[in-house]
Amino acid sequence: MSLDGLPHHRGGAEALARLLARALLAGRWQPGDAFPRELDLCTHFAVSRNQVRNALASLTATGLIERTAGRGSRVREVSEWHLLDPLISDWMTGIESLDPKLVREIFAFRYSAEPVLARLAAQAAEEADLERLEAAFHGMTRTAASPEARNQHVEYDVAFHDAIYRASHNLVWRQMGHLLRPSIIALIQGSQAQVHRFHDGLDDSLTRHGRVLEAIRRHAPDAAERAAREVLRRTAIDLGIVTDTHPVIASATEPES
Amino acid sequence: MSLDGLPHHRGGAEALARLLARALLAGRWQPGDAFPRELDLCTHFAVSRNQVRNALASLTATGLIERTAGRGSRVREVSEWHLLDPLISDWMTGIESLDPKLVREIFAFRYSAEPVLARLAAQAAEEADLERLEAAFHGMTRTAASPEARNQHVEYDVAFHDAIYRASHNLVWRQMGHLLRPSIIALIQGSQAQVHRFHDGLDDSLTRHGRVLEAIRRHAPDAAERAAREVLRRTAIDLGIVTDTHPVIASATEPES
DNA sequence: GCCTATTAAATGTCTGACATTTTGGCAAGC
DNA sequence: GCTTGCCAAAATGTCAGACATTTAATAGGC
Repeated sequence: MSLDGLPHHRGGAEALARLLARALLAGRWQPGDAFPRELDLCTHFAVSRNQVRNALASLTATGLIERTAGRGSRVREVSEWHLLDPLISDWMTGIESLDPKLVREIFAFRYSAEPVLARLAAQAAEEADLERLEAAFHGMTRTAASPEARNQHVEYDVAFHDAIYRASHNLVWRQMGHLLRPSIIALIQGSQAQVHRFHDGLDDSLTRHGRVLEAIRRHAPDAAERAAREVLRRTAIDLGIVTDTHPVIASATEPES
Repeated sequence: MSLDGLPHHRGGAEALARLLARALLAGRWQPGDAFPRELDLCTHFAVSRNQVRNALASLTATGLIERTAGRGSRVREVSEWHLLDPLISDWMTGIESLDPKLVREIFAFRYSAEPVLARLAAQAAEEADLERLEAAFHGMTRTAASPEARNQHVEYDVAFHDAIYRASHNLVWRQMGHLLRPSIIALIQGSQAQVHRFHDGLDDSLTRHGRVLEAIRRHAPDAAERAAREVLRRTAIDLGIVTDTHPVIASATEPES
């Protein structure tokens, strides 16, 4: 596989790794293909072998490629990629068209996890957490009216969810929030792409977010859990995953013995 | 901070990284402390600067340390560690003295997440999942009697939890299960280190696991959620995080308005 | 035809020198 | 006395070249 078409780059090994990684994520090479040799990369990008080796080390660390002495470098199967690795999350930022199947998977995770997370936040939130939440919510209400401030609105929305992850005061949950951040951005952008949200849906979304904030401020775990589930239900509607009348996500009904 | 007490090592940069990482995870240095310089590491371990640099590159990639030209290397805050990185998961395997603070954090996550996970598993489990669960549970009961089969018992216990993660049939949860696997091993080993477990605690643990399996087989989400919480309560007791009479983990009681 | 020794190619490793960044000290000047 | 500027020391970052090791292919001998 040649290197034709790849742009030149500025900066050190990190920039080179990012460039190559995005080419891989975009499908420039297929799994199993041979990856260019070190020396070819050196000449093509006009960098030292050290830079190339550092960049390739990042690619192997994230499971994108596999290197063996004497044989060369090969692209690994997609299932082997460490999709939750912070490096990959970073490289993914700015990629718009996510796989719909992936969207459903990630949303299903959030739908099961974030209500519990909101419960934790209601139990553990401190003053600084409440301030972050309120700042984000205030920003959301401010930018809700004007459709031209859509990007800002998304940012505040993401900040709101991130603040909940942080308010849990648990290391692992915070990591999850960090790792899922790009996916959450994609989900929110996808949900806002629906036109009908800008007529009546946005107000509804705002009130549901507000109820979460209020429950966390009151330190009411049960209420926070319910409110968070309502927020995600709204998102599901906007994403087209469920309709108001026909929920696809399994409900709480249960066939006890 | 000196290097006294650290064992020598065999093998390449990976082994050195593992050694240093385990020392970090065990709390040998505090966040903010200065990490030994490259040349000191070279002389102490009698390896080339290349090996040291490769090892330190892994430590920075996982967020354990932070390096700046001219200033040296410093230990980062625990909240900055990429606890879900496969490398860290790998380094955690077989570690005996995990930082107690870290144990609490990971356990707190599992205590909040796995009940919901069990609920998902009860909804989505298929035949293959049930077979995995039953095989693991059967192995646990078989190896429970003889204390010399402790390692096998741990393996079956881990397999049981892993099977639950898989049964959720969600991509993100499965990745979580894979990443948390070493931590779960460490937690289980830690819980079994308590002597009293081998008198009456082990039977109790077995019955609680059995209730989870039964609920999942009946596709009863609520029961599965309750049963999973009971399993973790047992683990908490064995870990010494809570006592039977004085739970430290926040309960479900709630001061609604 | 099969096994083996050789060779070529690619990644891995070592070494020494040099570059860059940070920090602290020291001294001149206001 | 305080600031400013410069220089030197220390630590990490980078480079270039040679060499080692692994892998795969290939030619040769039986």
